[in-house]
Formats: sequence, C-alpha cells, structure tokens
Amino acid sequence: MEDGAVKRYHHGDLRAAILDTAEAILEQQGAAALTLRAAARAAGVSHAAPAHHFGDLRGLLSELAALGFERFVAHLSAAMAAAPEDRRFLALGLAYIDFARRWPGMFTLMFRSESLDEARPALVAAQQRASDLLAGGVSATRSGSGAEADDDADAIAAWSMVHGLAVLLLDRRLPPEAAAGPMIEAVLSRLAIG
Amino acid sequence: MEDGAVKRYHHGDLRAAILDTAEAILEQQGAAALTLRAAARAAGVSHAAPAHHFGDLRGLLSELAALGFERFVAHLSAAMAAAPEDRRFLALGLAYIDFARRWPGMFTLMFRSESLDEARPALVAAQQRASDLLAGGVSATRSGSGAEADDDADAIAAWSMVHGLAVLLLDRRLPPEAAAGPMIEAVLSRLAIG
DNA sequence: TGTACATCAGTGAACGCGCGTTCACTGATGTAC
DNA sequence: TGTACATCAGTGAACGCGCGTTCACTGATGTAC
Repeated sequence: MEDGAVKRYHHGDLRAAILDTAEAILEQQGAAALTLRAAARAAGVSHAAPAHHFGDLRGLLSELAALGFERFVAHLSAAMAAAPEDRRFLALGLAYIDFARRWPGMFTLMFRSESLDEARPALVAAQQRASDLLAGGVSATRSGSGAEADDDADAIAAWSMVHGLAVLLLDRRLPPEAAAGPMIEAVLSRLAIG
Repeated sequence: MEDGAVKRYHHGDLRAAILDTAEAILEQQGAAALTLRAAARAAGVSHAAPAHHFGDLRGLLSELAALGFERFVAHLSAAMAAAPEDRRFLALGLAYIDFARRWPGMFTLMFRSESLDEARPALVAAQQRASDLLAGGVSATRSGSGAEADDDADAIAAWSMVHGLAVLLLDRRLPPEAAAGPMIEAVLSRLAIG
C-alpha cells in the first residue's frame, strides 16, 4: 500500500489480495501463523475485513485450498501434455512431487488439513477435477489386461507411492539424495501395475 | 482423582500421568486441543505443573512422540515375528497401517508434526530404533540380487507406498473399501522390489 | 445531466477467551546426624 | 528413634498476548428516475 498506490477505502479486489497474502504467510511462516488477523494485516486492511469475504478462517483456508487444487491440476496437466506418451505416468508422478516441494505449505493444507470445510463448493469442485486427472493418469498407463477389480488396487498403489514419497520428502524423513530427480524416477519405477 | 483415591499434594508419577492424558486429548480432541493447560486440567493438577516435567509444550509433545515410536517398534516387531518368513514384509506393511489407524493422532504427531523438537534425546533414540526396524524389514525381503545402489530406491519405494497409503487413509482420501485388509494386501503387492 | 437513495465494502473500538509464562509460596519427602 | 534441614513437586494468582467475533459506523459505488 506504500508503493505509490493511493490508499482507497474500497480495495477493488480485496478477496483476491487476501488469498494472495494468505498463501505467502502459509509458505513463509507456516500454517499456525495464518490467522484472519494476520491475513488482514498483510493485506493492509482492518482485521475485520476478511470476514466479509470468507466468513471465518475455515472459509478462507478452504477457498485457498481450492485455488491450490486448481494450480495442482494445471501443473500436472501441463507436465503430462509435454511428455512423450510412454512417459506420461512418470511425468505425472514427477510433477506431483514437484508441486509438493514448490508449494509445501499449500500441499499440506490441501491434503492434510483438518481445518478445511470439505463441503465448500469451490473446494469440492476443484478436488473433483484433481481426482479425475489422477484417475485418468493411472488408467491410461495400465496395460488394460487386468481384471476389473484390479483397477482400484492399481490406482491406490500408484497414488500411495507418489503421495507417500511427497509427504516423506516434505517431512524431511528421507536423505537429501532422495530428492534428486533420478532417484525419484528409480523409486517410482518400483511400481508394478497393469 | 475422584475415584476414591486420596488427593495428595505429590502425585507420585505425574510425568507419566500427564503423558497419558495428553495422548487421550490428542486422540479424542485433536492436536489443536492439546495444550499444556489442557493436559494439566485432564490430569487434575494445576496448570503450571507440566512445566516442571517438560519445560514447554514442545517438550511434552516430543516426549509423547518418543513413546509413540517405542510403541510403533513394538507393534511392528510383534507382527513380523508372528508371521511366516515369506510374509514378513507384508506383515510389516499391514502392521504399519494398523498402527496408523489405531492411533491416528499419535501417528500424525510422530510423522507430520512441525511442533516436535527433533533434537530431544528420547525422540532421537526412539526414531532411530524405528528406522532400523524398517530398514531391516526391507533388506530382509530383497532377493539380494540387485546392485548396491538399488537398495536405497527399494527401501524408499517400499516406505513411500506403505506410508502414503497410511496417510491417505487417515485423511479419508480413499474410499472405505480401501481400508479393508485384502485391499491393502492387493495394494502392497504392487511393489516390485529386489 | 443531475440528484436521491439503497447497497455494499471496509473501519475501528470493544469484548471475552484460552493460552504460555512468571514467581513467591507451600506441602511432602528424604537424608544427615 | 528423633529432629533439623535441604530439596523437590506442585500451587495459585497475576500478567500480557493474539485471537475471533460483534457492532455501530462511514466512505464509496452504482442505479433509478
């Protein structure tokens, strides 16, 4: 607000601005530091302002997570589209882990948070798009020779491995070497599917 | 304290009692509800008492997590010992997931918490024992025919899949069927190692 | 083109809450003699 | 066996802090006529 811009009573797009600053707080100071008051402070508005747009903290976090899922879908789709057909699945896994490492606070909020309102329409919709993308990624990879019932186990196995690797990396449970690209590829290659 | 026991000034083993009640709060009300004051309240002592034993909340949580890792090791060891040799690895994976589902609050505290003091001696030691157990479980399973460098990828792949499945189950990201024993076995069988 | 008015976005003071921390204290225990 | 005393465990009152929530308000916007 100090950068030459006129301080106006009406912000213009406070909703988007709050989501922006909220994400910055999340990544830089952690989930515990992200409060309605902190977001308002960082956005340069009164502490009561966010309630107008999000109701409460749960609402803000849920809308933020919805944006996260949108970005997640875009990130993974782009990576898959750019990969040769026989490496689509690998590209999906690598992009999944890349997303988690680039936006760890957001990733954590999206997947682990007890503080989300899972019924929030924007969040439900965005999560659905992410699910569809992941399911599509797995089924495109399968040889198609397996029985019907094997589909689920394949999909869950693939998701579990990729997600587990992402989570263990974020929690610093793995040695630094494990975060290198080739190692991640080697790990993902241990998946027997189809 | 109401159950006929005399309310004495000195508790006798307040340290253990606080750890007990802290775990109960963690499982029943969630991590956010576990504060020094809440633990003291549940243990029936003044709110300043826990500081004598743990210093601060971080200390209490770290000691609690250390107990969690001890139980984790005991739980997994017992399951492995009871299994026929060719099913040891599977038994380890099933016990891992069983642990997570039986003590979800504890599991989350142990693996995900930013609020632990990783330098706490009791925690360091207990984590080390858990690491050794897991590493042993994987290497005993490997055919032994692979190259040296493959060991790491095998171990990380196995841990990632099991851990990822546990985490996704806790977060209710998977359909209810995924929590059934046979399905878990089917998922874990997708691991190609050795 | 101008005026009146409803609507909405954001303000700022006030409130109560639970938290961690501090500190002088008191009750109990155990050890020295 | 008894007494004195150091040590330790736990108390309870007090403090300051940041939080969410409420509410009467004010400034700005846009629409009706």
